[in-house]
Amino acid sequence: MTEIAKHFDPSSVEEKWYSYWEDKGYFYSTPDDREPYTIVIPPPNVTGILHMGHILNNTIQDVLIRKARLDGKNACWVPGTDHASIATEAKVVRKLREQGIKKSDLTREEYMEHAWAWKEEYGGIILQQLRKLGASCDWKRTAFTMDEPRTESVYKVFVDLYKKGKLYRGLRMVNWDPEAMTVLSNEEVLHAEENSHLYHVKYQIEGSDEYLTVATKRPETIMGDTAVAVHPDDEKYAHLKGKRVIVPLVNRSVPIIFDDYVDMEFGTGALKVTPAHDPNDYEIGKRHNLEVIDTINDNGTMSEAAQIHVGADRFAARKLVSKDLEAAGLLVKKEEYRSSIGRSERTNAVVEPKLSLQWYVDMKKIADPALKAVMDDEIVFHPKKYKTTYRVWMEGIRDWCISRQLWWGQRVPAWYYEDKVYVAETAEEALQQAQADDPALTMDDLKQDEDVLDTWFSSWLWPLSTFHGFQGSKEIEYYYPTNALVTGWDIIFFWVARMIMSGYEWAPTLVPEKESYPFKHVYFTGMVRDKQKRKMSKSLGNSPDALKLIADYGADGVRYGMLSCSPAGGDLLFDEKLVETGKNFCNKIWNALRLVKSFQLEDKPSSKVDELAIVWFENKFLQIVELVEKEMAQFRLSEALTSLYSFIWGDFCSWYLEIVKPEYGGTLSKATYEKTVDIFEQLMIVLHPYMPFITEEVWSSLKERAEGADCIVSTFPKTAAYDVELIKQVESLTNLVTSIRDLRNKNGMGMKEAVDLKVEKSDSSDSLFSLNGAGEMVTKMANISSLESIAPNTELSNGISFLSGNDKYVALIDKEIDVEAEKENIQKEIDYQIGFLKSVEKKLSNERFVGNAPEAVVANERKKLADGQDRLRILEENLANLM
RNA sequence: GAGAGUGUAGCUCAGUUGGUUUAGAGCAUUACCUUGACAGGGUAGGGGUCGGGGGUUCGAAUCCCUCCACUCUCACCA
Repeated sequence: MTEIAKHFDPSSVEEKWYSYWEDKGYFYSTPDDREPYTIVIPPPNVTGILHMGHILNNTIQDVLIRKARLDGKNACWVPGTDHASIATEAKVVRKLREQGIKKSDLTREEYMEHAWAWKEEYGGIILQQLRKLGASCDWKRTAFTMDEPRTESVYKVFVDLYKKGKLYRGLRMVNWDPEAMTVLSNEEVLHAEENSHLYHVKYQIEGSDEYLTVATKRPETIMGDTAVAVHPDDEKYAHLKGKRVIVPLVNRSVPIIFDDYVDMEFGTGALKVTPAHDPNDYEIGKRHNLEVIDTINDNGTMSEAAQIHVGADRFAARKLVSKDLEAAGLLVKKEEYRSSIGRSERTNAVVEPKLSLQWYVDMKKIADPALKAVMDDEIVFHPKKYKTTYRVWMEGIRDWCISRQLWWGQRVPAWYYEDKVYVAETAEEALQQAQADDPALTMDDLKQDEDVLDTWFSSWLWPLSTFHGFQGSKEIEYYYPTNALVTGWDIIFFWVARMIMSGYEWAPTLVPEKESYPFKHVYFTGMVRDKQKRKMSKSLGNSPDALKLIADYGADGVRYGMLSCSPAGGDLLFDEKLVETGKNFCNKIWNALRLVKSFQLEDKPSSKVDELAIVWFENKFLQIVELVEKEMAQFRLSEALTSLYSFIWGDFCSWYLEIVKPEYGGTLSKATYEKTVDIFEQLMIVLHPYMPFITEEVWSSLKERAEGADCIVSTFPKTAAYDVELIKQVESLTNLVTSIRDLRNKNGMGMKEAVDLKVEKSDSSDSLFSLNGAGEMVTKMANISSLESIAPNTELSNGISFLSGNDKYVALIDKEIDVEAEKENIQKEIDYQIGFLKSVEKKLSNERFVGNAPEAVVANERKKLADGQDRLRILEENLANLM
C-alpha cells in the first residue's frame, strides 16, 4: 500500500486536476443530441480582480454546471468580461495622469491605444483567477463586450431600435457627472441623505422697497434664476401678480410666476426657478416659457453666463455667493438642513442636473412582455420577493439614457450633416443614406457622434450575443434560452431586467422556434458582508484576499465556506471560520480514504454486521440523493451541501465506516471492501459539484480506472425507492448505541469496561433484533460484553435500566452505581414524560379535536399517548427498583 | 412619501401548502474520552415561553390585525 499523507493538501491536487480536465476538453461544449444546459456568466469588469462576490456567484454557477454535466446534459458555461466603460475609463485616465499625460492632450485614437494596451495588460486576470476556484467554463467561448461580434451586435440593435422608433435623441434634463464629465443613467445615481444648508435669500421686488424671500439649497445657482414662483392660491403673495423681482448679485429682472408645483408650506412658500440646473425648475420653465441660463460648465465650475465667480468650482461658488449675499444684506438666514443628495455611482461626485442632448431608449415600448414573463413565472425568480421589486420598477420605467461622453466603449453609430441624423451600422451605410438626400455629399461631410454607448447597452444582449445570435449562428438555436442566471440583486435593473427586455425584443426573430426569455431561472445572490454586517469594500479593508483564501484553505474549502453561508437572496455574513470548516471537511474525507485504503483484506464472506451496514447505507444513500435533488431543484444549494456534509461526516464516517472497520489487526472481507469503495465513489459523485477537486482526487485514488472514467464526467445517481422501515430500524439501533455510550459517560466508565446488556422482551424489541446483524452491530459499536433478551420485570442486581425507543434495557455494570444520580436522571425523564402526556391528553380529551381533525392526526396522537404511557410505566418501574 | 423584507438558542440561520413525540442545525460553550483514519478527532450535556399584544382555528413559529425594532429598494419639495 502506498503511503497516503495524513492531511489533505489542496495545492498539490488543484492545479493537477484543473489542467487535466481542461486537457481532456471536459469543459468544452458543442451542440449535439443531448439536452443543453446553459449558463452565461455575469461578465466581470475586464480589469477587475476576483473578490468575494465573484467567488460566491461563480461557485454557484459551477455547482449548477457540474451537476448538469453529471446528469448527462450538454453543459455549457460561457465566460467573458465586460469593458465597463466608465470604470475602466476612470482607471485609464488616472494611470495616464500618473504618467503625466492628460486625456485632453490626446486624440481619440491615441487615447484608445492606451486604453487597449491597459486592457491587454490587466484584462483577463480575473478569468485566470476563476480557474483557481475550479470554474468549469467553456474557455473557448470567452467573450468580451467590446470585441467584434459583440460590437457588431450593439450596432445592429441600435439601428434596429432606431428604425422601429424605439430609440431617439432628445434634449432633456440629465444626470451629469462633472468629474467623469459624462451623463449618467438614473440607475447610476445613488441617493443618500446628507447634511446641507437651507439659505433664505431676499429678492427685491422691482420698483418697490418690498422684498420676497425664497429658500434654496443651492445659492450658487442664483445667477441662473429666470423667475420666482409662488402658489396661485397663496394669499400672502396674491398682491404680487404681474410684478417682477431683481435677482440678487446679477441684478436681472425676472417675473414672479404662479405655479401649482410650489408647496406653500415649505420654506417661505416662494421658489427661485433655475431651469438650467433643476429638473423641476426645468419643467416649470417649460410651462412658463422661461429663459434657460446655464451657469455651470461641464467640469462643475461656474461658466461665463454666471457673470460672477467665473471659473470657481460650484461648491466654492456656493460659499462665495453666500458671503456676497450676506455682505449685500440679502441673506435672511442659513439653517441646517438634511436632504437627499445624488452622487455618481462611479466617481462619487455630486450629480449636476443639466440640460443636454442625448440618446435614449424608449423603454415603455419594450417593457410589456418582459414584465408579463416574470409576473407569470415564465421566468422564475429565486427568491420570489424580487418579483415585486421588478414589477414596481418596470411599471414606472423611465427612458434609458444610453449615450456617454467617454471614449472607451462602442461609439454611437450616428452621423450628422447639418441638422440631419443618419443612423447606420457603418459609416458607408450612413453615407448612402445621406446621399439619398443629397448625392453630392462625401464622407468628409459627415460627422460621427462623439459619444460612446453605456456599457449595459452591450451587456443587455449577452445571452444572445455570446452565441452570435445577431450573426445568424446556428449555435443559438441549440443553446438559447439559457437555463439559469446567477447574479447579485444589486444589478436587477442595470442588467437583469434589461436582458429580459432584449430577449423578448430580439429572440422572436433570431430564434423563432425557441422560447424568447433569455433564462428560465434567475438566482439572486445576496451581498457578501463581513461578520459585522458591513459591506465588503476596499476602503474598509475588510475584504479577504480571495486568492490568498484559496491558497490557505483550498478551493474546495473556500467553495464550501461560501456556499454554506449563502441563503438565496439574503445577504450573507462571511466568516473565515466557515472556510476552515470546509477545509476540515476535506480533511475528514481524506482520512476516510486513508482508513479505507489501510484495511487488510481477506477473501472471506462478509459478516452479518457488514451486510447490515451495507444494505442500510445503500438505502439511506437513496434517501439523501432524493433530498439533494429536491433541494437543488429549488436552488437551495446551501441546504443540499449541508445535507451532504452531515451525511458524509455522520452516517458514512461515524457510523458506516466504524461498523465495518475490522478490529485492530483484523481483516476485512474483500466483498465488503468492494461495496465500501462503491459507496465511497457514489458519495464523491454527489459531492463533486460542490467540491470538485477533492472528489476527483479521492475518486482516482479509490481504484484503478479506465482512461477517461473520471468523476467529473461520471453519472449522478438516479433516485429510486428505498426501505424506510429499514432506515428507521437502524436508527433505533444507533440510538441504542448512543444511550449506552451516554450511560458509560454518566457512570464514568471507559469504552473498554464491560457492560452486559439485557433487553426486555416485546414485539418491538423482537422485531428490532430479528434484523440480520442488529445484535452484532450494537455489540460492536457499543462494545458490550453480552446481549440477552429477558422476560419483563426480571429482577437484576446492579443494573441500570434505561429506555431506548419504547423498549426497556438493563445494563449490568461492574461498578458501583450512583443511585441518587440515577434517581435524579429518571425523575427528570419522568417529569418530561408527564408534561408530554398532559399536552397529548389535553388534545385528545378535546371533543372538537377528535371530531374535526383528520383521522390520521388523531390516530397519531393516540399512538403518542400510548407510547408515552409505556415509557412512563417503564420509567416508574425503574425508579421503584432503585428505591 | 411609496413599497418590500426581517425579528426563532450567545452568534449565523433552517423550519416547504397550520398537526410527525410539549421547537431544529452549525458554530460557540461545558464535561468526559482519545497511542490503531482524522487532537483540524470522538461521546454526551446545558441553553429558546419562536419581538410584544390581540384574533381565527380542535390545533399557530407558521394565517389575520395591531404595536415595537431593524434592514433594504424606489421616488423626492426648493
